[in-house]
Amino acid sequence: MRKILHIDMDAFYASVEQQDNPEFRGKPVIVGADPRAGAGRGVVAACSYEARRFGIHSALPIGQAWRLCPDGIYLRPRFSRYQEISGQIMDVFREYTDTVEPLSIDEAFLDVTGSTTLMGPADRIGGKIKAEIRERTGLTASVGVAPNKFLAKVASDLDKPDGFVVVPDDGAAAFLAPLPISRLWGVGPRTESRLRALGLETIGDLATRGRDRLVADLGSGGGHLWNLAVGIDDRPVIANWAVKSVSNETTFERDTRDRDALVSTLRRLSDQVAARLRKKHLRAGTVTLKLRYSSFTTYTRQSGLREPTGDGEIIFQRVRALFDRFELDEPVRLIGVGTTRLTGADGPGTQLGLFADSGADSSGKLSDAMDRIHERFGNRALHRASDLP
DNA sequence: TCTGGGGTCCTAGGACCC
DNA sequence: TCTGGGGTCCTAGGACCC
Repeated sequence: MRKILHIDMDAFYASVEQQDNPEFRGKPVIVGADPRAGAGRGVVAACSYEARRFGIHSALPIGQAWRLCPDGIYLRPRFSRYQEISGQIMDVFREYTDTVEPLSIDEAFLDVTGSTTLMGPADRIGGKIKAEIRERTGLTASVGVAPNKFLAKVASDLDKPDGFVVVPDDGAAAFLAPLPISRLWGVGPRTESRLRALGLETIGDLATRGRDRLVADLGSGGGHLWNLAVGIDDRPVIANWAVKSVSNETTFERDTRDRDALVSTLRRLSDQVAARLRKKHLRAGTVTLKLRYSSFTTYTRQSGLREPTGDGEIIFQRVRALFDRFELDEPVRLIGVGTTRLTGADGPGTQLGLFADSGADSSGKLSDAMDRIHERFGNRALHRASDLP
């Protein structure tokens, strides 16, 4: 039987802010978009448990949060600080096993099956990790210990904050049966209402319905869901996932049909994406434009490159050509630049300048220079002239 | 009171190849 | 004049997660 840990930081961004600013402790802290006295655009990224008592939760529109708690402490996220703390936490994990799979900035799966002979039982390892995180960062984490990933994830979530839940090797069915179907990984609002329409409310109901009927109800995904419902999950903990896409997008303060403004935003986003690709030593084979109108109707258009690139100018030219095909019969709310079909920068197809795409060579030097300047002086140090007001 | 930004995975139709 | 079957890749959209 495997021993899997899921470790999840409690109200991560808000807790970091309370740790760094003692005057915020014990108060409702809301990290996210600027509320602009209720007129702000955007959502809550994270909030303290004090804020949750007002009915605030992550993904809530920031204007609604403002109405629920106008006296709260509203903060813009400081991602680089959160990234720094995240690094400290991941370092703790790696002291107990090499098999660490980060799921996001503040949570990870650990396979400690091989660690137990040297370090003691899995639940004791979980306890030590919690204590170590608290000592190094002052923050609390919630831990789930179980024979597989799904059970460990559900367990860590059950007793938040500062939780610690162990699922015994033979206790999966009893543990899961009373929980609502929304706890199942992959069951969001859509699937939940489909399942409710079938009269299925708890994970136990799903297990009882049986695999075959669930596949008939939901298609092939139903088989996977039934497995989870009875506590079967063979997915391994994978330490080094390859990145599959890199993208940047932005929502405007006010919707706009100003093509020049949109194009210069596309240029900025293209440069951002390209810089991130280069930092990861990747090149992109496909470029995607994303466009969302005022009505929230969203379109994507993609275009394959003849040769993978990490050059902002090449990405921009492609994305601009895609953009030119849109009539803009509505104001635009959001615009984004994405890249996929990623390969290593030294991988096949990147070295030969045989095609027109590979104007990369000369502007590649410009990219390198920009990277070095951003590295030394920060991202605001250098802009393309076309981005200036 | 509208609904961020970063991702992953799945589906389905069409092109294209053998 | 009619028109297979399987595989793979590309594209667009959607569900879901943190």
